[in-house]
Order: sequence, then C-alpha cells, then structure tokens
Amino acid sequence: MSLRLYNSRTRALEDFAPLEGNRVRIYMCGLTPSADPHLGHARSMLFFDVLRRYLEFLGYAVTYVQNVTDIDDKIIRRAADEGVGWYDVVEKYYGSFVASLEKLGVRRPDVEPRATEHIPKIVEIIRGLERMGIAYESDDGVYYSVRAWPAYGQLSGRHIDELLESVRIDASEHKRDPLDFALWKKQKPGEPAWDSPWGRGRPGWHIECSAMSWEYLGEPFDIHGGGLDLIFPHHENEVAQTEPLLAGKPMANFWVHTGLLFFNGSKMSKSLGNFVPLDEELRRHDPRAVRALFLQIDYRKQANFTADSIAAATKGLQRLDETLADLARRGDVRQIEEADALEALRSPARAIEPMARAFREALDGDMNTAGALAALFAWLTAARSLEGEQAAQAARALYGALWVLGIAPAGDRLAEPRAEAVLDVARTAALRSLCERLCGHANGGSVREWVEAILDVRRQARRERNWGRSDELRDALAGVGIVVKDSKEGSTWTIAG
RNA sequence: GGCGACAUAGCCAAGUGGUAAGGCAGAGCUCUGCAAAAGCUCCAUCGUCGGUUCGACUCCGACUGUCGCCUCCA
Repeated sequence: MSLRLYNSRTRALEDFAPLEGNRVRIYMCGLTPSADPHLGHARSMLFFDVLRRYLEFLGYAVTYVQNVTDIDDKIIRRAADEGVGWYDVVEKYYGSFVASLEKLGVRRPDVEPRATEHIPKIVEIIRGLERMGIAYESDDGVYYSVRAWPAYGQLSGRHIDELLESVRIDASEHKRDPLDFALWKKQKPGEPAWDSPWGRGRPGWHIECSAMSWEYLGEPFDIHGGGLDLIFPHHENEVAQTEPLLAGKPMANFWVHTGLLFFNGSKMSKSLGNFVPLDEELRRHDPRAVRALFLQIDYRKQANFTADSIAAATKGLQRLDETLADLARRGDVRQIEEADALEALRSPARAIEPMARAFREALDGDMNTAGALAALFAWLTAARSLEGEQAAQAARALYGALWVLGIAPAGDRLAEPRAEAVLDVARTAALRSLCERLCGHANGGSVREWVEAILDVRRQARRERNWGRSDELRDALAGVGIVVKDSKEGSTWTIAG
C-alpha cells in the first residue's frame, strides 16, 4: 500500500515518494488578503490540511509552508479606498482568514512567509534571470521574457502563439512581448516600495512564491499546491522563474491542484462577488459539518455549496459522533490521545482491520476522502456489536480516522460531544430564569449546572410517573434550545444545532 | 476561437473491463408512557448514439448538456 497522487505536472496518477528521506516538503499557495476570504479558499486549505495529516499518519515528517502575498495592486487600491495602510488591509483580511481556518480545524502551517519580508531573495532570483537573458529592465519595471524560456507553457499546457490570440492579453509599450509579465514594478507616486538594483519598487505577482518556496524548502521540493485557477498564469510563471536556475530539475516534484467551488451556478470569486464571506458562513454552519461536506467531494472536482448539502453532512456527522461516544462508553474510554488513536488505526485490532484497510486504501487512491468517509459509515453497523477492550480499540481507531480527516471532536468530550457548545446570550438568560423558577435558585453559573438542576426536577416527576409534568419541563427546555432525549439509561441533553 | 473538466438514484456523491460505496431524504419495522434520538430492513443499472470485447457504467468515437482556464482569482 502506498499513496498515489494525481500530478498536474505529468497529468497522471503517480506513486508518491519523498525526494529526500522521510521528509515531505509542501508549498501551498495561500492568500492575497485584499478582500474577505470565502469558502472556496477554505476548500483548498481544508484539502491540503488533510493531505498533510495523512502524510503524517503514514509516518512522514512534513514541512508545510503557506505564503501570504502581502503586496499587490488590489491591496494598494483597497488601502486607498479605505484610507488605511496596505499592511492594515493585510492584517484585517489575513486575520479573518486565520481565525476561520482555526474554526475549521485547519492546522497552522509551519511557516507563513510574507512577500514583503523576502525582497532580498526575490531580487536574487530576478538578477539570476537577468544574467541568463530571460529578464530585462524597462522604464517601469523588470519583465520576464516568455520567448526566452522554451519550456514556457508546459505546466498548464499552453502555447505562446495560442495565448497571443487571446482577446484579453494587454500589449504595453513597456514590454517586448505582450505575454511578458512583471517581476518587479517600479514605484509610482504614493505606492509602497522597497530598495532594489532597479530602484525602489515592489515585486510583481508570482515571484514571491518562487522566492519563498526556495527559501524555506529548497529546490526541488516535493509538493506544490493551490487552486486549479492558479495553474495559469501563476504556477506557470513560478515555474518559468525558478526552473531556468535549477539546471534542468523541476521546481516541484508534484503539482496538486484543487477543484473550484461554485455558488449559485458560477465560480466563487472575489472579482465576481458571488460569495458569502467565510467568517459569516462559519457563523451560520457548524465548521465541522462544512469540513465533512467538503470531504465527501473529490478534491479535484468542482463542487457546489448548498444549504441542503450542508444539512445532509451535519446529520451524517452526528451519527459518527454518536457512534464514537457509544464505543467510548462501552469501552470505558474517557479520553483519547492523538498518538494512541493513530496507532490504533495503523496497527488495527482484528475487529477494526476491515475498516482501517478500506480507509487507507481510499486515501491511498489519490486522497479519496469521500471513499474514506464511506468506509467509516459502512463499518458503523459492525462497530455497534463491539464490547469491552474491542470497543475501546475501535473508539481509538475511529477517533484516529476522524483525526486524519480533521473532524474529530475534542478528545476529552467523548461522552457528550455537544454538551459544551455555547448557548447564545438570550437563551442563556432564559435558561437561568427558568432554573430559578423551577428550582427556586440558579446555583452554579454554567449552562450545564442549570440544565442538570432542571433535569433533576424532571427526574423526580418521572419517578412519580407524572408524564404531564415531565413533558412540560422537556418543552420548557426545548424553548431555550436544550433538547432532551430519554432512553433506558436515563435522560441526556444536547444543545439544539 | 484554443485548451481542459464533468455528466451515476429525489438531492449530494465514490467506484471498477465481469455485472453499482457512502451520506441525506423517503418507506416499513424495533425500542419507547409520549416525543426525540438510535437501531434494523428496503430503495439506481451509471447523459444519447455507435464501436471494440466473451462481457462496458468502466476503453474508443460521435453527439448533447453543464462548467472552467486563456494574465484579478483558492
């Protein structure tokens, strides 16, 4: 068994192996924070987060770099519009992005380098290209000469002459060829600028990724990732900037591109404006469900985001949670350590083996997360009959699988996965007064204590077989968002989703 | 115009040259004071037309449809 990944560079499914020992070096194109990030951005990051986790599960030491392109035309324009500094724009939108990713359970990259902090490396690469006759200086900047690099267009499958026929290329008297692109832009009045051999200015889009991937990972490295819409021109240009300096080696061994997200029938895009900001979307939906939904779609396919599909994902996730809690209860497991969970999945006990194998086979096949998730669901029926130590091992293995997918519930809340969820302010106040009214006091001060106090009153009513009173209390709790469920073992409660 | 992707049940969605995962919804049943939840069971022949093959949903071709990229884009 080994991981196979689709490589955009060769347009084929290939066996993955690190270039160097046990170490896997990944560079992911992050964000240009000039506007609110949206769910499409999250989808890409989510996928690479799972890839990173799976590689770790397989035993590799992963170095994950994700850049921040913190200077570009749109950031400058936005800053002017809002009357703030360009760095304020970056902090605002990047900060929002980071906060949203945290909610989604996406782990922070090992390095989050910024373009403006890597001017020396950028200059070094441009100088190298200049020496090779691939870059040239003009009156408003330094440009890359696409005709000077025969392999230009290979990654994205374009041909220079065909590109020239495009209606959108813009000729400029500053460039030798309409397809040439800027490596360095000379300062215009009022623009932020850094020193360089060509005078003050700023890097063009693309060069920052060539510089920062090289700086932190070395060349060549293992995997370069990003959204499918970056393959041209961004990644093509990165390759064109980097590979002339590598004496025939590729910049990255694997190029992995994620499919685009659609909303109302067209691509989610900052420029089209057809998106809901990510932070708003995460206030509306459970972030774990959002994540579970994306896991059920092939990462390379374009996908639609709809209210129906998120609802379906939420339901499925609840079943997974309940089974996990159930296994933990029957196996008497109070807490699961990540390392134990991964080990239980790596070396599965006999009863877990079919699930573990199907799970790995799915992910080995070009990260088929939908298949991996299906393997878990298909196993749930069998899992329910496990008892004792078997149940304990199953709980750990299931938790490990959920960890790899990034949808594991907090490890110390197995018995009541949602009980600690936050109740909104109005309902908390209503619950408190309900508690005062029913119990004559509101001792404690937590949602949990108030609910338990009310449930004690209800338990008494139930012992007296006072069903009317019992139902009344259940309805009252439902009114403030607490859902009570009765079973043979007693009553449990959760906060309504 | 050039390049490319996709088309599987009500919805979402995997997958394989040998006869279709999974989730949601729906139906029936079990449990239950009731309710909810949960559990069990059931529920498709894979856009159209040709071809290759012992056999195709899976390969090839044509067609139809949807979408993306062609220098703002995860």
